[in-house]
Amino acid sequence: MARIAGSHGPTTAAAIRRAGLALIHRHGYEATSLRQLAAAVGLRPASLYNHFPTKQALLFSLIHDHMIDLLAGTEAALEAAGRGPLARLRAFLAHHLRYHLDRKAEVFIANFELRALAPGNHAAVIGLRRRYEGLLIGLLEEEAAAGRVTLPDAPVTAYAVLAMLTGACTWYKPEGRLDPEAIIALHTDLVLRGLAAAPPLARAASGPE
Amino acid sequence: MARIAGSHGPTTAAAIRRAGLALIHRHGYEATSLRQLAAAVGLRPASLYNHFPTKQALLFSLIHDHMIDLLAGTEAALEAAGRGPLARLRAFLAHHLRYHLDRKAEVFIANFELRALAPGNHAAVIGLRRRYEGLLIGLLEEEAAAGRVTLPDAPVTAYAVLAMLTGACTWYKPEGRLDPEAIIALHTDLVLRGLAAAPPLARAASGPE
DNA sequence: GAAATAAACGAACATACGTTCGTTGAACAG
DNA sequence: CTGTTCAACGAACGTATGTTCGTTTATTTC
Repeated sequence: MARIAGSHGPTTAAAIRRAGLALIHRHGYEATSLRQLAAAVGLRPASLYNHFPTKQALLFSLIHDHMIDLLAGTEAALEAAGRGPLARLRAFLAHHLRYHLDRKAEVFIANFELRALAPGNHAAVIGLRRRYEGLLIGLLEEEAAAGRVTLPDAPVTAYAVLAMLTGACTWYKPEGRLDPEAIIALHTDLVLRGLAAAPPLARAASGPE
Repeated sequence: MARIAGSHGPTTAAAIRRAGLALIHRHGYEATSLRQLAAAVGLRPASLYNHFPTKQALLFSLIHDHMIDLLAGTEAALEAAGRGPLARLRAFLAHHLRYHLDRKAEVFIANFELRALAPGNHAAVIGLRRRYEGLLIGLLEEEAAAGRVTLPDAPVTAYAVLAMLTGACTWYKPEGRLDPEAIIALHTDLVLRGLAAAPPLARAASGPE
């Protein structure tokens, strides 16, 4: 009925984050109760408050940390990429997919639970997300300026590409048929071919659409 | 304090559906209370039960009807399409986007609130969704068999394409810069070029990824 | 016009929620 | 060894939730 032998703050906090991630991923933020969360960590509900001030703060922390990691990882990947044509764009796509397959739960929450964020937290995350989208938009514009890519509209194209890549975290299962590298290759080809500065497609002349 | 003059069952039921759609779209299913919903329609909470047996049944009805409409609309669009190369695939893509831009709320809910469905309802919707994905997978395989498309993996390619197209309903705003037809054209080009049976891309030799 | 049905209501139910509080005993700093 | 901090606890608070019930009056049916 008091402090448990061997209990250690940071360890417990990490366990709460881990369990929170899994529960919110599975059931959603609103549908996840602190009693469930506490039970998953082997605590009483009140004890959670030794580690997080509110449920909302936990959600924000999970999403915010993920965005920071994603941005830092991407910037490092771009840094490490060569200067060749499309090299940085390729690096962006590969990093995005690798990260999204590797950290499905974070990504899923960051995309599906944005609405559950309080206004200030929401704005902060949107800002980070804008910065991330900006990286891709910039890469697309660079390649377009060099004539290596056709780009009717940089932002919308970026949204389309991101939606496609991010979608992978919805259906991907580690035990599935394709391994991550195959999935990365498939998506990269699809995107780069789709963007390629190529003779415009013959428009359909047969159907009504 | 009793039946209101001019009240009409089907009209009220439709109003509940409309308001429920908007509220769930904005706040999510779990975060939408029946008191909010009733207030939006100008009713008391108890009166909702004259029109829907449970909150869950309302959600299921919204999602289920949407899936039925989507399937029926798609089948009609394919029927109406010509037999030319890529004609049916084009028709699928155009219909999917038009529907998704037009009925953002339904689509958003059907994709984001699946977890909130009770197991039986969930299975029913997943079944319909499988059928829908199957249509695209079939089209892709037809085109691949005719040598008009490169297809490393039909299901994963279909998921990628659907994720990209469906993503549009996340960011699309009717008052935005691009009108629906421009968005449809952009996506169609991106997808068809991406799939095109073309000389494989030179793999990057410059970057580490 | 009477009987049956439809569609609203107010009041209340049990339950669950996020959170606060004071307390207790382990871990750690001097 | 002592005093402080840390990390757990049980109990409770106020509020909100989905839903049920019996009642009341408009509308429809015969």
